[in-house]
Amino acid sequence: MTHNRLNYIEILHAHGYRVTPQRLAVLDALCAAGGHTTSAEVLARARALDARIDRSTVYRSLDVLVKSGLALTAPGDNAGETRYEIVQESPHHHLRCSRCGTEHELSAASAGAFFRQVEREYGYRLTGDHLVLEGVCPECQKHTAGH
Amino acid sequence: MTHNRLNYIEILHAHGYRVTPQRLAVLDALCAAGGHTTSAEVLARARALDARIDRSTVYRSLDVLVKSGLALTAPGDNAGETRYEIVQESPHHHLRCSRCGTEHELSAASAGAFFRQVEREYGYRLTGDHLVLEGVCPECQKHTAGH
DNA sequence: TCTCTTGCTGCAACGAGTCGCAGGTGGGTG
DNA sequence: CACCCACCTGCGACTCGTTGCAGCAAGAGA
Repeated sequence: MTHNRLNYIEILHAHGYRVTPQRLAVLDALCAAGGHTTSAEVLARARALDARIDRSTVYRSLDVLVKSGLALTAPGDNAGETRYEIVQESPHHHLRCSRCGTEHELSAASAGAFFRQVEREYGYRLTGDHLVLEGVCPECQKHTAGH
Repeated sequence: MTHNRLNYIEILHAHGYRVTPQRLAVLDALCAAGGHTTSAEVLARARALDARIDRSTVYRSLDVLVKSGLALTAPGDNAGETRYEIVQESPHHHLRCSRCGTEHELSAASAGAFFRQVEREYGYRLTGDHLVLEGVCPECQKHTAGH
């Protein structure tokens, strides 16, 4: 387990949320998974920790974690699927390979210049701080060089 | 109606798809909506044109249009919702305001430099050609300047 | 125009995610 | 430590999107 539970408890309290065994189970499940995880996997892991936990509770808990800033959401492979990720120290985005499914981190610095330019040009203040770019990774490009 | 139906029919044939009343209804629904539309709205508009059309047929038709290159998909507001858009002449991305829901087009040129930099830096070949950035539009920033 | 084949449609059933409700529980107060 | 209330949980029902299947129709060929 890489997270400091006390810290999370304080954060939940600070946002006016109660700390319940179910929420801790979801939190542990999310941490244990590491990186991007589907809600289905979170559900399975949470059930392993507490067999009686309900689907709807897991979804609501994930929502609470996101609202508290403890977790991030990102669109999944099959449009219509949400993935979750425990927050980390350094903000970052993701590159996902559409062939092999591998994910690579993309430093926020790389996107920063682009974001600032868009904000300047269009007057928007960008809040979507978790971008997922789709593409083909270097490895897969090698394997299908013929195409 | 802004689309040239004959053109669409040829494109569907060229991709080996049949042209059916249901598919034309979905196509008309998508064109009538203009811009990004939720699948729920496409379904409603298609039903207005053909009351007997089935949900599954609408989803399958949208899939056919996307595979034919006649429509584009983009992630929706609530992660886990797909939005559809009829293709246009000039490729572009979108800025969406998380407060009022308004959408603005973002020229592909703006993102081009960022995409090329990421490709150079990480070796990826980016294929996700339809980006949606979340933020707060200038209007909404004015109205909530106090916050 | 008629026939025939293949792909399309509507239906029904299913899984994922959401919501309203009644009862349970966290945690603040005395 | 006990009480109490607001929030949370589990349950059940619902919606949205997907899939398998049997029958139908687009459109190619004669």
